[in-house]
Amino acid sequence: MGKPTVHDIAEEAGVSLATVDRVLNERPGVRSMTARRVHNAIDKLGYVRDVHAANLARGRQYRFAFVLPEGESQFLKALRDAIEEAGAGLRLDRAELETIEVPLNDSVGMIRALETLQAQQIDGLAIMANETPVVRDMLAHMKESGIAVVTLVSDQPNAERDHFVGIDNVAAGRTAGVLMGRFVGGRSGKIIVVVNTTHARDMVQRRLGFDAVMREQFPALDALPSLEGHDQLERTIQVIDRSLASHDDVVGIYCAGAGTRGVTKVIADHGLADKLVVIGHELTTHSEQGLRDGLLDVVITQNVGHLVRSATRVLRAKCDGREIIESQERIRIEIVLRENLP
Amino acid sequence: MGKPTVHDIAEEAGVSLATVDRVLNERPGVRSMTARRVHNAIDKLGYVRDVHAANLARGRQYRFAFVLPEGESQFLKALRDAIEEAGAGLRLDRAELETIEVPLNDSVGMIRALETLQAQQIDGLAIMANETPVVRDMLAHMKESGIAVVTLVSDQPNAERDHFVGIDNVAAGRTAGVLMGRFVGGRSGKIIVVVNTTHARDMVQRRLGFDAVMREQFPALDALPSLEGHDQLERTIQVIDRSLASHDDVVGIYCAGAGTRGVTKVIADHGLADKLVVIGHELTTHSEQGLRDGLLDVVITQNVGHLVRSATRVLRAKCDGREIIESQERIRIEIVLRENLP
DNA sequence: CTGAAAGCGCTTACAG
DNA sequence: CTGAAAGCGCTTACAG
Repeated sequence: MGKPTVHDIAEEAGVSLATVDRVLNERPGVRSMTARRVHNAIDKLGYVRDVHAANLARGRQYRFAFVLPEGESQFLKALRDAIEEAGAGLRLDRAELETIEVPLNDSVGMIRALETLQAQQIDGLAIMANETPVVRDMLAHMKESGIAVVTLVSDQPNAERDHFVGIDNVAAGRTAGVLMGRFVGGRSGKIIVVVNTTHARDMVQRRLGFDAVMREQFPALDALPSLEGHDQLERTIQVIDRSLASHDDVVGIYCAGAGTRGVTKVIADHGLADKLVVIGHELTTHSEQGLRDGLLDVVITQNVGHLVRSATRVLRAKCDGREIIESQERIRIEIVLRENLP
Repeated sequence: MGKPTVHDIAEEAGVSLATVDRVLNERPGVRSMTARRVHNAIDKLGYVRDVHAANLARGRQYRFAFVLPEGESQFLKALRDAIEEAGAGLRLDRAELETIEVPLNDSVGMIRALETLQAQQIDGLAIMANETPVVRDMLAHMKESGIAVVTLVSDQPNAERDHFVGIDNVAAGRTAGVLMGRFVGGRSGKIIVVVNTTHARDMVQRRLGFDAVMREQFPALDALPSLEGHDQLERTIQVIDRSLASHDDVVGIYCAGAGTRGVTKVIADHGLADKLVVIGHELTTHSEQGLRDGLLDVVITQNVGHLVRSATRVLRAKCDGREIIESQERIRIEIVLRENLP
């Protein structure tokens, strides 16, 4: 006999298909004695349900929304593209992905966006946003109304999300730190640290990890206070230029968030490629070119395709009440040099 | 209207379901005029077939075999585990994975194994083996009999495989080279290079890439001729010990293949962890521990889970006559430090 | 609380 | 060369 089906269960338990189905999907209206018989049959035959057939039968269509910050950063662009690409591939898998962009720190916009999604009765939400009470409360609401929720890229540990899809940013900062220390190669001096804003949770964590490694392993290096670029090219360039001017012993630059374009511009303009070790985050067409041109030495990154696929896998599992395979959903901290560019 | 189905196509083309199906699956017995009408309908309605429904209907069961070299290396073990794990997950996806182990360089065993698989009419084969005329010819035979074939980990560029699933080993060697040069930090000296055998294609390529980088970027470093460990712990330790004894300016060890256990043993026994830069390949429980203990500085790796899933995805696509998404099937060269261990 | 029947989107003998 | 009908494994109204 092949794999057992609902028919086999029904026969074994001496009930009808409908009853088997009710038990399988935990729908009410089954006497506990009957349910017990069905469960026994399931255990005895080792039944596992064919999800595809189930979805086919119920005409199930999963609707997942991705809420992202508005912005022209290359990473966000790549993420949006990945969502679109995954969406195209998933249409046949009965999942429909939608992307909504909300301006950074626009609470009203965020509330409106999430309320709309809730009204639309989406099945799952993947959200990348700064941690605020508004977001926290809204997520609790969404969860209550039965929507699966995962946080993306930047976690909200205090919100009732089902799962976080992204890297451990403290570890990412540590990784950057070790590579910085090693690549600097025994010299002593200062490290310029650039972030877009010191308020974002992931930035804070990366800085934390970076500093810890500097302290523990490379006391000869001195990581300067974070410079804020605020996602603006000119501003980023300006703050770095100023910092370079006031320190004559800078040996490296760590760009912990968006702002890589500003950094590479400075490096190129001042011909510093061979003098400084430069480490950035997120592999994009731009940072990839930076690696090729030698303007960047290392890029620490997380694969946007994996992020999106993991998010949809997790959301789908939550919708189906299935367990996720933790090991498969762990997003890797990837290290990219010119030599191992994909 | 939702997505068009075979019913819509049948109606639009004015034919029966059976005819639509014949056209869809390119089965014979349809007048070209009729086929043309069906194709027009497909184009007009933008039909794309529901693979899951199709598989359900035909009770399709994909049978894929993985042929691997026999051996107790941690990497092979991890790979076997990954196959088993993927197999369990895929049972519901109507794919069945089987692993066959053939002793290295046992041509007769290889022929027998492949002939058996061919007789069993498997749907697809993923093979990891050294490049030999025997293998090349057998793969041609298998392909001819309609079996999809991918090479795994170590390519056979001259065989008629459908696809290679694995990393670019020249690039992997280059990556190791750059990290070695950078981590050594300006010192000059010799690098010990360990391989299991100089005959395997992937070893040759890694060595090639490593040497190229040494030559181009780190002229102060001198990579010694490859030591062969032949997958034997004692032997590996012996050759490294001997090499260390005869060179007093060794600054690093590059283990390009199996043999990491021997290398870490030597490092630990002689207390060389802080003196030498040690780079190995393939993340396993052992090399992971080596990283944690500081006995290894870097591990270059390819994710075995990705390898197996990519192989099955590609085989399935080939069986269905579908195109693969190249970008999704590219296996990354991963760099692992203690800090970004998964 | 339980079951018989129809249907999801596709394929497969079988008949003509 | 073409079509009507049954079936893959599951779910869903509808009846009882």
